[in-house]
Amino acid sequence: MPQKTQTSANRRGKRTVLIVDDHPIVRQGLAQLINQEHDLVVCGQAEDAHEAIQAVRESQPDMVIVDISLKDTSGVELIKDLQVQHPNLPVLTLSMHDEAVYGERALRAGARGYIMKQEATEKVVTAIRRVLAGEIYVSDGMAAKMVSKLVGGTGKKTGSPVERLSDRELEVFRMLGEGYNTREMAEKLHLSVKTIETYRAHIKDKLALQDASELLRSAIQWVNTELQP
Amino acid sequence: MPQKTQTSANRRGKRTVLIVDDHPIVRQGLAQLINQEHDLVVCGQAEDAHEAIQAVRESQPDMVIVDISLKDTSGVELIKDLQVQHPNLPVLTLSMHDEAVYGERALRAGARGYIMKQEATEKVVTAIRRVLAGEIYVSDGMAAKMVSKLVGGTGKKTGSPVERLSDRELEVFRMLGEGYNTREMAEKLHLSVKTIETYRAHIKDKLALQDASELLRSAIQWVNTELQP
DNA sequence: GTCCCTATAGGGGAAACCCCGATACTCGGA
DNA sequence: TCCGAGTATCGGGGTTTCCCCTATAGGGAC
Repeated sequence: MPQKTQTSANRRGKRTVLIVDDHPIVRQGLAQLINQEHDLVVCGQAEDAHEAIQAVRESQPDMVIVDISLKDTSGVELIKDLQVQHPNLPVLTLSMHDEAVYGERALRAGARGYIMKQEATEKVVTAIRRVLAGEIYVSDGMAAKMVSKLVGGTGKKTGSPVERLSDRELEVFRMLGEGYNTREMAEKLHLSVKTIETYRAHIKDKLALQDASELLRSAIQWVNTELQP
Repeated sequence: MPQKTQTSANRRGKRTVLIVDDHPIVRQGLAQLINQEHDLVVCGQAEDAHEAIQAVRESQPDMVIVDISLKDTSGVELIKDLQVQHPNLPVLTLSMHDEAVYGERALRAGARGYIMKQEATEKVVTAIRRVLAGEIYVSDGMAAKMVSKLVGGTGKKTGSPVERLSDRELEVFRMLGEGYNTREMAEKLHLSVKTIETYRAHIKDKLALQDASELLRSAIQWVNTELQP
């Protein structure tokens, strides 16, 4: 059951925030952090996606803070749902996971910001204000990464950057995700190991990936999402 | 740097608690929860193992609350260290991970309790009191599981072969799945690259994996299933 | 014709991987 | 009590992979 932690009498002129997190302790810490700001107030809490949808309807918050890993639906799904039902409601994603894994997904789903629980509390408040002001908040590192990804895409947005791979490159990418290593791919495709290495390098460039393990993770993830879209 | 959140003037007759967690928000929530109890007070906070050791020495707490997943060393290693240096200092493990994976390891390392962040705040307070009273606190489900394990003995192979990994090995396995490479893990754990390589070899043996890429895939998959069970 | 993309491949150094072995410490059984 | 098994920690040295640079040849684009 969504709880009201503040009566409307307290909200005079304050911006209202709804907290969605399945850890009571985190909710408590966040609530205290927000309520001690003079112009912010927590108008409700929820611990899963269902409660969250309900709480948004009831308390009409100015923004929502959503944890990525919830119990029932994932936070990403919740963000998508909220986006459909309340397109103008800004969402800040709060997560303990590395932004590299979920950051882009969260933003793609419609979130207006992503911040990790490891961050200092002041940064969390900053993120909240930025999102309330209609801006986007991400860490500097993540912003740089997304920019370079866009630049690499030559401005044209063709959906997933995977589509920019050539046929051979895509083939190598898929086999990577299916678990083949370089030598196995070379044999299977009757090519030199060196050629496969070149393809890997091109894929890394086009997808703006750092090193081999990031490439492999990306490939595995892509293969998995391709199987069940 | 460990912070003192209460002066000793406030501690009159109160039991003191040290909080070790790398998430500022969680520390804040936990501290508030504890400080609003009439007979408990937070005497310090730390965000990694090194700070924790130092803070224990300085603030001499009556008990410590340790998060399992810290930045440098894992919480399990910290618990072992604390156990050696302060055998009578009770430790409560607080974790977002399922108790099935880390609960037994934490207790084996010397913790006197294990509670998940998903639990209601009242349960957290209960756990703190139980541990302070010299008792052991685990969830009912975990208690039942451990009893049946004792009674059932070696009857059946319980769960995945991942449970056969040692603490260090599991740590490396998890970090592998989270995308760290060998060098990064060595730095993060303050170990030699060679040691990490040995752990990888042991993991490969225990899980009967062929080569490095199979190991990496397996680790990625395990981490993903841990996140969304 | 020149430029860019793609497919193919090599050289060479750095890093990772992998099979050995080694030391030290703990803990449970013979 | 000693011994072996398991764990934690590291090194040597050979093999493989990674990664940056370069290169050739064909096909479109302008």
